Amino acid sequence: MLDVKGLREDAEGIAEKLKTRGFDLDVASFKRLEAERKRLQVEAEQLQNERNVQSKQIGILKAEGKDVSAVMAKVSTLGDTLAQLTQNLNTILSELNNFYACIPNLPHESVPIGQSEEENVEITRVGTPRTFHFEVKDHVALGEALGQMSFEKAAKLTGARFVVLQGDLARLQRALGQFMLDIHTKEHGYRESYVPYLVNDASLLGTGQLPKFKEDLFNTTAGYSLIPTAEVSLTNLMRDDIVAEKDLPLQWTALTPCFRSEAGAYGKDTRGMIRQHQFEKVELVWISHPEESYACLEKLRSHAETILQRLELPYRIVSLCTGDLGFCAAKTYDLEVWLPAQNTYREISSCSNTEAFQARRMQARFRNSKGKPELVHTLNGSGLAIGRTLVAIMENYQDEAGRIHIPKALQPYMNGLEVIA
RNA sequence: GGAGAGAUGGCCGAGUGGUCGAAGGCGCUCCCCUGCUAAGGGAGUAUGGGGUUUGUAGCCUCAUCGAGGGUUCGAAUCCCUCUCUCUCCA
Repeated sequence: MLDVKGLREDAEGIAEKLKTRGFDLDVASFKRLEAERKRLQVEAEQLQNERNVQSKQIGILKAEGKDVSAVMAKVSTLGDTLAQLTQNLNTILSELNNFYACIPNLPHESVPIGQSEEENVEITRVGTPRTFHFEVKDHVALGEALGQMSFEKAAKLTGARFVVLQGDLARLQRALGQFMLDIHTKEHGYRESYVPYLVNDASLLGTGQLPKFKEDLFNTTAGYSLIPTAEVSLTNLMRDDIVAEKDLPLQWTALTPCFRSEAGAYGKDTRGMIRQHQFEKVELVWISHPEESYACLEKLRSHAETILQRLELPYRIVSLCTGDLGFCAAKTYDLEVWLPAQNTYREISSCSNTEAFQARRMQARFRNSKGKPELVHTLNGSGLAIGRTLVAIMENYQDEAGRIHIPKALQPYMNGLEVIA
């Protein structure tokens, strides 16, 4: 959520900035709602004040044993007017709240202006894609030939966009999770966390999945939703909390499955493990001091990069342009790994600073040097998406015989195994 | 699944219809005294919103005692629903 006061002061200016990310702020209806809100709220509060004062008076008179019928008669008429007013006010307030909840974050000034993915800016490339002297196979062909990956079996169990891994590939997926968690907890200072995979609506509202992106979630009959990312569980740990300034920044990581309905992705990446309804991910979350958050974003990004470097996977870093930013993000770096079979770089991590956008929704704060609560900044990034890392390893480390060589750094996690065959 | 108890400010804990946003204690901050790894005295110490304002200052004001409804001139206190915690039974 944006700062409401800022919006009231300069709706036009904010609308202009939002336009760069393709969002049309309805300034006219906002101003209309806001004027109405102000009128009703002032009036309602005046009446409440009147009622409070008179009621207190009744208490005092009664204590003195005096007659109160005159005052009571006077106050009792207030009730109806007040009820009508507050009802109108509540209608306006919930309209306004919904309005606020649907406005995306403002892009940071360093974010390149652009309309779509096409205009994202490549920052750097790391590593050189290997040249193959044979025709490369994609991970589906490789995995099925090994008899360790089956989309057919998964379709039987559930449906499309699921996978079954068995044998060494299943182990590889598990190894990747351990490998990533070990690096982040031992070398990067993250606190390992185990969190619920089902969350309530308040949490989803906090991190911005609701109210706008309900259709991307899997809901349950219990009223909870499956997390689309551990960002939801981890970041909401801070909801309605106030921490000491000296405790910032907080760094949390968790390995969880993620569940996404991929509602808007019909026909996209239908083959293979790139876009699944269920996948594993190691998530990295920072709770930072507002003044530090952009420095933290650089660290967060470098932590995700470390994984790719240790696995010796070629990748590039992209700064998302305004038009491609996620709803909550003020700035986002995507890490894209090289996939030889697709002959392109594909997203494997997305690192974002949401500034105070989520914190404001969640009332996540720290006590500043003046002793006043102040909103923290929240950041999140994948470190990394495990399914896609598995794909990247399979495709980049394949040999002519269709075997998968295990990256050096990962071999200890595979019980010394060097090749999957 | 059944029966019961509970949810109050950073923490503990009073408060069962009226000047209660809430006693007291602990903790914390500041000041005084003391001059020494201690003690004593005093003051302060919730959060969110709105109005006013050049102002994140001040002033005025509304809301909040698990959440949401209700009764009442007036609710932490009474009623209903829900959530969570604990105890006992199965």
